[in-house]
Amino acid sequence: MDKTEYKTDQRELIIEFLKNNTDKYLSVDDIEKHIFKLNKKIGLTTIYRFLNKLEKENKLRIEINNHTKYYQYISDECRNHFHLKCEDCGKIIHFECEEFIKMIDHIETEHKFSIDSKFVIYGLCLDCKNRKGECR
Amino acid sequence: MDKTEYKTDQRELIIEFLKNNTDKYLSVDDIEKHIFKLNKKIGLTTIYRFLNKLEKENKLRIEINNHTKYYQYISDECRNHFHLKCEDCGKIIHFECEEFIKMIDHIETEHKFSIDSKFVIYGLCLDCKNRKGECR
DNA sequence: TTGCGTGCAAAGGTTTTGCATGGCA
DNA sequence: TGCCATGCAAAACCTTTGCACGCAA
Repeated sequence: MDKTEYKTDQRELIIEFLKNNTDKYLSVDDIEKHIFKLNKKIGLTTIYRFLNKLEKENKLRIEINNHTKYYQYISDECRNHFHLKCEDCGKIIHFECEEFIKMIDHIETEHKFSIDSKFVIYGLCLDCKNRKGECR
Repeated sequence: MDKTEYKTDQRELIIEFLKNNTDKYLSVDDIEKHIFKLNKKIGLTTIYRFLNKLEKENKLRIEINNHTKYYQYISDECRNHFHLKCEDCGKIIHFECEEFIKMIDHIETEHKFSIDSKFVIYGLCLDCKNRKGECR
């Protein structure tokens, strides 16, 4: 049986900020600073603990850069499509695609592996690919 | 113009260990301990610096867990096929697949995005999926 | 001889833990 | 009232940096 959960101002502030930024990856620092701008203050510990809780509940995508973790809330709509992320500019492309679903099914039936569509796929967007091409 | 590179015992030891374990993710600690078992010793700094160098050269896959980085050498053969990793047991499945290549081409031409096939795709292998199913 | 590589010690920065207090239900 | 949540300070942790020395070419 799950523990009962309390609704607190701190958690509401954090969740609201996360939900308004489902296209970005946010650090704990970003969250703290944003809340500070609202003339409020939340202890870092609280932010860390709440994010860890959301992570366990599978509600966050996480990326790590230079030892710092960045969090992205997985919105409900995003559970029904896929995501590409440009390694260069960081842009995230949301897309629906029959081919992709077919491929996932194929891998499931033929290769006996269930792809977790929560995960982002990395590569280069057109702009960045062109830009990189020029430098060579 | 690239810097000239020196060949040193330390680097040879590290590279050898990495190349013998292209199916695992190794931490700096793993590397240090392994070398210690060979009755040799390499400073942690050296290991970190060399791994960072390899990372910049795009020769490693990296994963982070509980604040520690895990490294996997990308062997030459692995550049020609794809990788699935089970989120649960950690097993890596190497596979070649026409469907997958078709999908990559489709995403490149239709969605204007070049997937970086270096990246591993996450999900659940058959065993772990079955095991999880039982628990529900 | 040149300048890249190594390794120690110290610093750096993020995340976690302990513990007392606060506050939701 | 019971128990989850908060927040401060301190600890823990891995990784990086500074600097002098070692060593490959």
